[in-house]
Amino acid sequence: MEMLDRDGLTEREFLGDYRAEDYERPSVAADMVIFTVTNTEADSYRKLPDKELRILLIRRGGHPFLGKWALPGGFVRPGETTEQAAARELREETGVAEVYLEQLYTFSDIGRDPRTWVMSCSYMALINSDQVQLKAGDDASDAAWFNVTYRLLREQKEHIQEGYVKTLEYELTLSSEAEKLTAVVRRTVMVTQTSTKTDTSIISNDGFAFDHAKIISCAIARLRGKVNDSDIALHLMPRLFTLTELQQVYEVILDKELLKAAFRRKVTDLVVETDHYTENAGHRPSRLYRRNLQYL
Amino acid sequence: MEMLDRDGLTEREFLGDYRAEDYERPSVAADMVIFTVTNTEADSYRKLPDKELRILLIRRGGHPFLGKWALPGGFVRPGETTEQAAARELREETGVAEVYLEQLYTFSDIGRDPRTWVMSCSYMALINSDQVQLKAGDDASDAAWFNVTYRLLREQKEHIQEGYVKTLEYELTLSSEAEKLTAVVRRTVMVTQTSTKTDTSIISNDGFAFDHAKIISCAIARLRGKVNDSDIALHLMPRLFTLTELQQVYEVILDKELLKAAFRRKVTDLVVETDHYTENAGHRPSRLYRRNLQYL
DNA sequence: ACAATAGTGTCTATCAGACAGTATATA
DNA sequence: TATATACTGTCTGATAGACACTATTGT
Repeated sequence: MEMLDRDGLTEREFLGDYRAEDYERPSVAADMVIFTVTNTEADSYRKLPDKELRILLIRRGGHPFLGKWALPGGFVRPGETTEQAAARELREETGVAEVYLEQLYTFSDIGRDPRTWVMSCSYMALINSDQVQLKAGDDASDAAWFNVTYRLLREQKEHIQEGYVKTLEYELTLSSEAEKLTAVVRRTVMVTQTSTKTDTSIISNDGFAFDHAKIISCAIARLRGKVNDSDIALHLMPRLFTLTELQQVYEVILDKELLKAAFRRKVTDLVVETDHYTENAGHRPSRLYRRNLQYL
Repeated sequence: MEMLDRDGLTEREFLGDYRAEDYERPSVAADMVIFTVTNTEADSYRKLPDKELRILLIRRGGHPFLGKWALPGGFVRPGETTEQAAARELREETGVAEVYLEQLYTFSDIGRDPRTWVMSCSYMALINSDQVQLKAGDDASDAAWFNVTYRLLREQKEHIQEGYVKTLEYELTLSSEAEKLTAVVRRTVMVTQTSTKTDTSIISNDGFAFDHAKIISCAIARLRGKVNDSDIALHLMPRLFTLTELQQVYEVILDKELLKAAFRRKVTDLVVETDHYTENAGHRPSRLYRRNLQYL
């Protein structure tokens, strides 16, 4: 009992006749915001090193945006999912396979790629410094880790008919040893009685390729949003870590200082204590913890 | 000072030479999970009506999945964003323009559409019963509102080398006056020391076209997740509503009973009281509230 | 001894869960 | 007056913020 459509075709017949080329199609790229945390140099033998949140960028070697910095990524190929494409790019760029990978958002603004119609399905990856093999930045100068800063610059609220428009402007700064990129991203939230519309646009852009400043700001927002109610930050930690290190990672993600006692209470369920301690630190040793896999 | 690439081309020359047709491209569809809340019939003149969470589905009039029920949606056209495509579909199907619209996830599993390579960029829309003009379901029987149930059926945890695999199976049931669709969606979370991978797959599917059962379950999960820490549910309310009605909407979304006193404390900042009251209810009148736009 | 960090105890304010109690229009 | 809902008060336990206090190593 085959079902027939309006033209009297079975599904098999219909699929045989189907011509995919009749419709214009976009290219779809998978772009990745790869986060990691690294230590800075310690000032003295006693002081602990600070943590920095870093993102991997690749310098464009061809048009468009020649010389600008772009997220690792590439076109999704036939026969693979966007996630597989993202994982493939990640492996190619960093040599890392086992990581936390999360789809962020699909960007499809017209003209975001001057070549042709390209959408970007963006992903966020969290890797710990143990895993990174410095594959980026050693063989060529076309890839580099950038230190991230993301701060609210301006906040504005305008009242309109039956609602209001709120405008938030964030400054995104990425700095490597050699370069410093800056962009300002404006998030506009229009609230009316029945709808809430959010629009994100790049106000200024110094050094980023495509709309990648927007994608990065989306990733940071997601990371900040999830840090407090998941164990996501633990993917940025090495196998063994101190609670102070974990707190530093939270602080560098949230760009905010946290109280030690409260922080320790909060994360007790996310970690498991080990019998190992730090050594030769110039002060009291610290117990080492590992991620509690039983969480949730 | 034009920059030249490896082939000595300026950006203008490069773009002129760029041949988009060299690469195979996917089609991209924008599919929408449109939620609304409706009243059921009241048992007696005294009793308040119950609330039901509903989703709009469209019966497939052609191959593939002829006769099955699909989410409203369609291919993204050149010159429009996925969001514009979603908004266009929403307008076409329901006549509604001003609504809450949120991108959910981009599904790209191979073979999810038997015709050709198609990704689905999915959106969630929340509209209130005031806005719905019954445009769906009146002119033809090809669109209908389905009552939603989404319940955890089975939960399993398996311990593996350096981690565990957690399996959650949810039963999704959509019922209209005429039909009842059921699917079981399995969410597998694999947790290891360095990674957390989540996979969602359809275990059984009775009546849904494509992978739309998966998209719907993603939408419900998102809705449930956001209800408690945003004013998102207020987009499902008419202009004026009672706090009991709002509570019913929370309850039907979360599939859980809530305590009245605690609920009222929780939502006080999300609403503004008016001087209007319900009338002829067969019992004490209730104060009517409206959404507090100043929230956040 | 001292610098620097490790780690704990506890007070307080806030908030959700729980439940009982009072209030009020309409058939 | 009975019914069903509207709405409030308050006890409790859990939790976050705040801050002070003790503990311990390496030089």
